[in-house]
Amino acid sequence: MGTTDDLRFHGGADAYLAACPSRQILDVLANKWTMLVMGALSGGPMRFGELRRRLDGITQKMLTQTLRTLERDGLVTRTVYPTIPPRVEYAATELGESVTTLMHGIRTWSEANINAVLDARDTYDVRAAQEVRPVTA
Amino acid sequence: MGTTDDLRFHGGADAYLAACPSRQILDVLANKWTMLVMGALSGGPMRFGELRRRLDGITQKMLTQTLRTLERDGLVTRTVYPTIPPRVEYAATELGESVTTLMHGIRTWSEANINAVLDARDTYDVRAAQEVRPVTA
DNA sequence: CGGTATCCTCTTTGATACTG
DNA sequence: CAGTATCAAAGAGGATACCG
Repeated sequence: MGTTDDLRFHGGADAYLAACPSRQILDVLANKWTMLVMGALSGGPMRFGELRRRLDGITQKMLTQTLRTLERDGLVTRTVYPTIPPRVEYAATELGESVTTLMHGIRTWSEANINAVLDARDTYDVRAAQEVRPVTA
Repeated sequence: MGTTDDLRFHGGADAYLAACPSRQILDVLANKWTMLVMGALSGGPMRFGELRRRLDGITQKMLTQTLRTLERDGLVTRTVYPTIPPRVEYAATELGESVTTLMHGIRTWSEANINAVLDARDTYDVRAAQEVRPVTA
């Protein structure tokens, strides 16, 4: 029992190690479009076109690419209704639902603390400008 | 009261809009190195070299760049002790601490569910391979 | 409608060398 | 130790055209 060529982990995953597979899924989650797609799907299934309109600024290519990755990783399901024109619905899987909560937290934080961040940026930028040419008089 | 050229928000931030500044912070947070840096700093201040060793695979350039961004956005403080050789410590600000919790959740999820994701990938890849050449016999 | 395929650009990142 | 600067390589992403 216990072949050594089993790439699965049994309690030792560490995303801080470059070679650990958990780093791969972290890369998928730590992505702007992943955050927004999963957040959008938290409210229930959505069609391709609905998602594209909801995610302002996303291109068709990026949306398709993001959805394919999420489907492959088992976070969303893709259901095709062979009507004319075609109807394709995306939905979070059970595994994906547990992610949407985390994504929602990040997005909510961003929206809630944007002003504090913008203020910090102003302060930082003003300081940086002063250091280049300190007031000498 | 209330000049119209105030770029700050007062309750209407929406990261789904490309032009909304909250999208910018989302971009900063939705980043592999940001996740790991903030996670590392959740345990207290760390020196530059410590962070570099902790974040396996990061280059000096990327670590510096990530830390500068986080400092500018008010999530991290940078303290220089003018000794020889120099000693520089990074620590999460109060604002940053509220982020580390979220980052920790994402990283923990990645480590806990990596096996489920790897299984999903296997299934997906096998299906994709079969579709190209279905078993006809 | 919901894609795929191609080309092309622009940003991100890595590698390397040098500095207070 | 903790950076900065520079150049080259890589890859992400956008625009466009076409398909079932």
